[in-house]
Amino acid sequence: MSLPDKDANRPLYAQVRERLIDRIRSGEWKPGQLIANEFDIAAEFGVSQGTARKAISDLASEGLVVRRQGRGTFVVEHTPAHVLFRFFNLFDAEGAAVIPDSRDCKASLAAASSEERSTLGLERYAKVIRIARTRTRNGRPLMRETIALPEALFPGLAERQEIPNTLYDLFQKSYGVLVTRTDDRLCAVAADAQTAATLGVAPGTPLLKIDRIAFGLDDRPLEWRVSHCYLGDAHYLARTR
Amino acid sequence: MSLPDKDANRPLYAQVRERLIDRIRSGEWKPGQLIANEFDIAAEFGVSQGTARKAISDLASEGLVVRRQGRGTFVVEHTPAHVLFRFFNLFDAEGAAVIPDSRDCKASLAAASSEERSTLGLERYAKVIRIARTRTRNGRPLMRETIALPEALFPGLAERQEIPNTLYDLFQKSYGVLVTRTDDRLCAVAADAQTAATLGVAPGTPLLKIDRIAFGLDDRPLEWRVSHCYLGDAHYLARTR
DNA sequence: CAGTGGTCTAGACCACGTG
DNA sequence: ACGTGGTCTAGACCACTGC
Repeated sequence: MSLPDKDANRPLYAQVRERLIDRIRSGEWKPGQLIANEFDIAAEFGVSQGTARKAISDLASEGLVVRRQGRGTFVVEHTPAHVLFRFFNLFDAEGAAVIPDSRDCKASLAAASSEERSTLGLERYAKVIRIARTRTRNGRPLMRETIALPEALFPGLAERQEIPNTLYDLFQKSYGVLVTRTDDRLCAVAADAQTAATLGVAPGTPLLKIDRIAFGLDDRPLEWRVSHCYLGDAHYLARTR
Repeated sequence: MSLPDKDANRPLYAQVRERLIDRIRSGEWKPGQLIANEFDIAAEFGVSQGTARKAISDLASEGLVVRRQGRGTFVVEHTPAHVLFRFFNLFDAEGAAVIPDSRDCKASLAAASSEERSTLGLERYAKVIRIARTRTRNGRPLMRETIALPEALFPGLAERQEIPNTLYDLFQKSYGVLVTRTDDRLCAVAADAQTAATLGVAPGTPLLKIDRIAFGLDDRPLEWRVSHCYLGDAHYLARTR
């Protein structure tokens, strides 16, 4: 196999990179799996090992694969621990990660609202799966979360008996959907009556609202998640660079 | 000139990279300045152009230099616009950057509190410059900000008549200090009486508190900044790649 | 036009993990 | 011992910029 001539003006390493992404997206290379080595990829596409190396290195810096010297290159896997490390940004006063549990999790299927359609980039009449849950820390309510997912991407998810704590792990293992990046919009809001009751605080208590959109391999929205958090001594950490 | 033999076991490109950082830190290469090209750097350190290239590319991906094809490689410059783009994370409902002004800016010199010492990594009896200011958007108060800076890094700053709006620009232009990354800790708090009065809101109004530590080239803290924001329809955007 | 960074090659050897 | 990724070299040509 070799590269098509059509993209002749684009760098070879970029073309190789996209072909490798296709393999991950199609499931030919599954999460956690060892992929072909640099020399085999180079030979297959008819480029030098250095060019194949750059393609793979770019994927590694994008977080799609993990390179391990002496062992090989592996498709990134969303183990619960990995998700927590990568996309979970809550830490306590000592700087330790806050790891929440889930409670009272409910899922349902519904026609997407106009807001859901525009946020998730859906067509009219598209359906969404809505999940609402309370997340706890040491048994105390930490946040109230509502999640909207395109039904087309996650068929049958609403009917599952058990919704796991680490959703991104489920997305990948059961639906082959990889979360590659997230945009979190943060602001402070006053707790409304219902949220206050759920979290066990007085109405009007300041809460951190996290409005997240998660994106997949093709950079299209996969999930819209709104969390209202009563953090106590914890905080959300945003690192720039 | 060539590399010392002592670091013989560390990669050449890493050694070259650090020597280049030294030049930026020492002021030999100033912000905005064109640095030597790949071939000259390679010749100077006795490595191949590819190795010099990797050292420079690493600096570029760290954001310390900017490469411009056909022109050369330049040390990053903290123009007001650049700082706003890079370290300012507030956006309005339409996704446009919120650009605040400063008002009622006051600076003073004081002995560092124990909290300031531990946050900024200072010795006992070290002095800090404290800055307090109100930041506005379209003439309305947006946030109240208090800033602590090690006096050793910014001598005489407290005595300046004018404190500019974009501090990181001043740090670099007047003190040769480059901010390379920031850690923001975010939480929601209720406005106390004084902050509420300053921001023109009712006491108890939920505010977004941003507790930031800014780091320099050597990864040591340069600034501790705490902002209390009444954002209105705006939000803080945190992107996770 | 000359000079820069960007891409690409075809080799070489090293460091690491596993059998 | 073997295969992997990691480093390094010495060349080549292309694309862009400014004079």
